[in-house]
Amino acid sequence: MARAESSTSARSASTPAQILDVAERLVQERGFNGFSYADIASELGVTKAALHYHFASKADLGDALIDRYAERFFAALASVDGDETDAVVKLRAYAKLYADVFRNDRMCLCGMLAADYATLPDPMRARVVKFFDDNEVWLARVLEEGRKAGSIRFEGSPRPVARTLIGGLEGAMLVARPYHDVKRFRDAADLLIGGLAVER
Amino acid sequence: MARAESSTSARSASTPAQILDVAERLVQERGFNGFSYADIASELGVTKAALHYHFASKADLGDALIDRYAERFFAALASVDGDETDAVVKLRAYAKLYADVFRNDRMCLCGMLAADYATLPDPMRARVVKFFDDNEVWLARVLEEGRKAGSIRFEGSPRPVARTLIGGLEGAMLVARPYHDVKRFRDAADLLIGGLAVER
DNA sequence: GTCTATAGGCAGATAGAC
DNA sequence: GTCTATCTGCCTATAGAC
Repeated sequence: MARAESSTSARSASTPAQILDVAERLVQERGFNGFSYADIASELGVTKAALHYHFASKADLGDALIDRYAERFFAALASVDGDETDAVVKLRAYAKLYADVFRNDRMCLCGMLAADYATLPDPMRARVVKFFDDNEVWLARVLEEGRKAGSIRFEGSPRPVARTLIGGLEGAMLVARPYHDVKRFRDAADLLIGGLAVER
Repeated sequence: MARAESSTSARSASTPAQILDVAERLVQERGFNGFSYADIASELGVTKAALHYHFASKADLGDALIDRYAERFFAALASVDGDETDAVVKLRAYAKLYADVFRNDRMCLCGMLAADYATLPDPMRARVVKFFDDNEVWLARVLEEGRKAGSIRFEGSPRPVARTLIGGLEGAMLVARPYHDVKRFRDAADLLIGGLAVER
């Protein structure tokens, strides 16, 4: 499938995409209040005014960041659903998505924005909440599938379990990041998921 | 024990303490990059210059914030050690410390600063890491006590379990805060600790 | 689409009077 | 200890040329 967004061939990514790439990394590393348009501009070798042409306000940029991040994240979850059948394997694949983010000293974008939540404009807040809600729905379904198949064991509704998993993984990233140690994250993920898997 | 820090009796808290109170709340709600000296000054009805007299730089203020928070936190843990003997009860008391923070829509101070970690001056970074290290030591000891007493069950070293608990509780606060729902936090805490308690 | 130039405001911080 | 006044620098954002 050929995409023709520019006249030049074999070119680099479009400017908006480049801006989003840099901004995404800055938010994940430093938080929404820890970077500026000047940071993005200097890194890309353009001026701040150029950024404002593509994203009029920082709030608009924030909206676009979450939208793209969520799109990619749930596309990855759809892939997991297509590739795997066992619920425990799906959960481990879910945790690996987080681990891949952590590997470059980044927080989950929405985990970071959850910390900044009190300072965010309303449209960004709504998107952050939706991200967690959608994660909860996906996890709750997988948990229920696993329970029916006999590979996962838990009591009551899958919802609180799903929420505990999300919080547990987000928190594992949060606390492990100062140590620059992937093993810290992976150990926590293994214990969280291992506690649900039926012993075989 | 009479404390005479001022000549007036029945007075309100000292200015430094008031500053720390307001700053602590602002950091826990908004993050270290989400508030300014002007915010504290207007809330206390003083000028920014007055704040700089007590805490020359924002970095100094940050150091003092963590020191006081850690002091109080580990004093509370010492109380738990004095009041309780059962390890599971101690763990639930530990989680309650977090729940009490969450009840006012606040993050744990050091959990919030872990999100801001990449932007913090070195002295603050060292203090944040020490806070988590000390938490891990306390939890690992309680976990080991519980295992010996037969009230707690887990495999291998208590260290990864302690880390998973810290991350799980910090993350539960992080993700539950946008929902303003203490039950979300408590459910997660119960599942995390309940997974370790030996069924009776 | 990207630039120069600039506006208008707020940040952290200091000097010196009281 | 707290104030007024001020500095310097950075922030988000806009106008208008190219």
